[in-house]
Amino acid sequence: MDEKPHGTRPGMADVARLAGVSAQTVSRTLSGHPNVREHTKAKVLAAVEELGYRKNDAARVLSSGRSHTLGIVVFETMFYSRSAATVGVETAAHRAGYTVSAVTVASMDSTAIQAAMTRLSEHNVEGIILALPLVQVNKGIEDLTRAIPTVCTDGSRTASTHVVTVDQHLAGRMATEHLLSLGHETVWHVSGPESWIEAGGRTQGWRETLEASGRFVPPALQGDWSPASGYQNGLILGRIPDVTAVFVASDEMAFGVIRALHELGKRVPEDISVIGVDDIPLAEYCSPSLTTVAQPFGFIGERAVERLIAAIDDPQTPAETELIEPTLIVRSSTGAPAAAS
Amino acid sequence: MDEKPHGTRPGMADVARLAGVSAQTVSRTLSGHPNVREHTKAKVLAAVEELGYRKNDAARVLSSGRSHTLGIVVFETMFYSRSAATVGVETAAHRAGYTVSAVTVASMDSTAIQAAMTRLSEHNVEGIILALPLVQVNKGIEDLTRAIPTVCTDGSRTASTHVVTVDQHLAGRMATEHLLSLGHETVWHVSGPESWIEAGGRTQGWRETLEASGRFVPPALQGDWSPASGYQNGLILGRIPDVTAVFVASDEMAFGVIRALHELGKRVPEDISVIGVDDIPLAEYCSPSLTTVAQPFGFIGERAVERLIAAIDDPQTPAETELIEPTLIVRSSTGAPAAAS
DNA sequence: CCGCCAGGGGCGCTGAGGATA
DNA sequence: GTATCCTCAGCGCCCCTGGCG
Repeated sequence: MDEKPHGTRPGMADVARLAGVSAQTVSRTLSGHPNVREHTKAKVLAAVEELGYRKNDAARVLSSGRSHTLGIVVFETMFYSRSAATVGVETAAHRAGYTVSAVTVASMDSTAIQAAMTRLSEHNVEGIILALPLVQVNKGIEDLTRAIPTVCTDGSRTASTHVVTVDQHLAGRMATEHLLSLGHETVWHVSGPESWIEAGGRTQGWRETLEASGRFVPPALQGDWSPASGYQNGLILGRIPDVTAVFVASDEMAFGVIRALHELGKRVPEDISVIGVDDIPLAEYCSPSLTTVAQPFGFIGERAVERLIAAIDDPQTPAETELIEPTLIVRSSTGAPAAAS
Repeated sequence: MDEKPHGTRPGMADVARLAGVSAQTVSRTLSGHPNVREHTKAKVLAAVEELGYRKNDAARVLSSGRSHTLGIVVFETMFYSRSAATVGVETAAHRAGYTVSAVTVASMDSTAIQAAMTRLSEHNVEGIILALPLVQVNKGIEDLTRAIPTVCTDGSRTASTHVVTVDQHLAGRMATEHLLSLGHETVWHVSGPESWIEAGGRTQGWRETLEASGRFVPPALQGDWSPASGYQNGLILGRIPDVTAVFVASDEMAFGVIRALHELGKRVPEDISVIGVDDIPLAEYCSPSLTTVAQPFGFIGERAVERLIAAIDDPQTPAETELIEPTLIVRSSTGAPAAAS
């Protein structure tokens, strides 16, 4: 009469009963503890198999106090960098025995970010990766970063967040120097949204490089990372006679720019050179193939996870900023300017 | 002396004590239950605020038996369709009050998929979305799909999985008919990996359309979704004099094909027309802009989640297959063939 | 009698100590 | 003493019952 109702998921007690051991022993064999005889282990495993037992994470987390889960907050966008970052984090975390739980945020104001972090903390994550810029930090976020180890993969930070990020300033410099070294008088720029610290870094690197070599610094145009916004800005740039080189803050916008230039009858790179940032998979295969500053997304994810786990293991770990160097990849969208008329 | 150790997260009991009510009352106000006086509610909320209390999901799940979490299994790839599908599911789930937990799988054999589903079930997900083809189904997967409502967004299925998928057969037909209607004698094809049911459907739609109108059916070339594989196949196609139209199973491969054709001195669409599938963000902005068969990823995610939740609410819901129609988007990579020599 | 709240029991698992060889 | 196993007491929360106005 004390039949389990149909469809109920078997628990550890059921396994224990079938194997003729205590629940504790089942727990130990399942978590690879020592001090369990081979024979016993076999019996337990057989019972698990027969019952189709699957462990209950909620119970495990509640009881042990550890979730072995990392949280990641990403900005809702379909663009390459988003998924690249997530994938990098996921594989690194998985390798370290952690699961990652992602929450997407639709806007970047502090309330939304705080809500996302709270959700993650309710899920008992042991650490959080912020894959977006922390534009404004409110008290709630401040508290959360104090309570839970946090690493940011954008330049921004609070007092207690660790940072692992690409040196965007350097990226801007590399792109600009590449163009200058090709013989261009100056370099124009299409930036990302100003709320992104990443975008700001690139713009700054570009401007300072230009200033350092005494060139004219053109006004920066601004896009929103989308190909469409690149296209719009390309329509403007293509109408300015002086323009011979453009540094675009992302590959996707760069293709938009190129497209607009084509429509205006400008050739790339013969008339105008264009360089992007990211090195998306298509960068090599669109026409012309795109010269770009590659960001090592996988490596960033890896380092971010490593740092986060270190901070989890020892909360005293001091919060530092780690800068990763990007790589220039020269393809065929950049070249020397046409001989002056 | 019975001080809480520093750094310990406050529990509901702490809140209750501070507010001078029982833990039960805290629970009720927090889950929006009726039968709590305004005044009491306010006291509780104040205490929550002061303590920085965040609810503990593990405990809630364990105790209530409900996790309000959906699981999704995706194939590890950086390509567009992957993230598009995930985003669609995430937003739809979120709107319905569910969280989604994703697990990435590196290979598509049944063992890997079973492992992924098991992990999800250990996380107590209430339903699972399989965003990959179920090539081979073993007993473990069979059991899991029986125990947990499952919907597949690829054509494949077990006896108890629901299916929401794009009509790939139709996609293949639409692409082929478009090319034929432009006046091409026949259409060549670069397919996806044969293990993907999606790829198979497109290929089949292409072949049958050709057969139906009595055209020559060229041998299908095969890629692996990557731009590089498209490029390789393009290098082959561009050397075959007869080729005037190519149906490529994904946009990313299509750009690879176009690139190769350019290198071989062929113009697109003047010499050869190329059509892709997916409608990635860049399709409109690369040169030439790509004619393609768009897949409504967002809508798929939405429908998949709806169906899944219906199945969770009523496990008796019969498993059906829902086919979603793709859309032809004509841009500038396809055109009429050059007048016969 | 109904609206509001407190208390006990238990979800499935693990950590600590004791018992048995 | 050492290897193996078991009993016991919670983890933080929600459901149920019942008492108080």
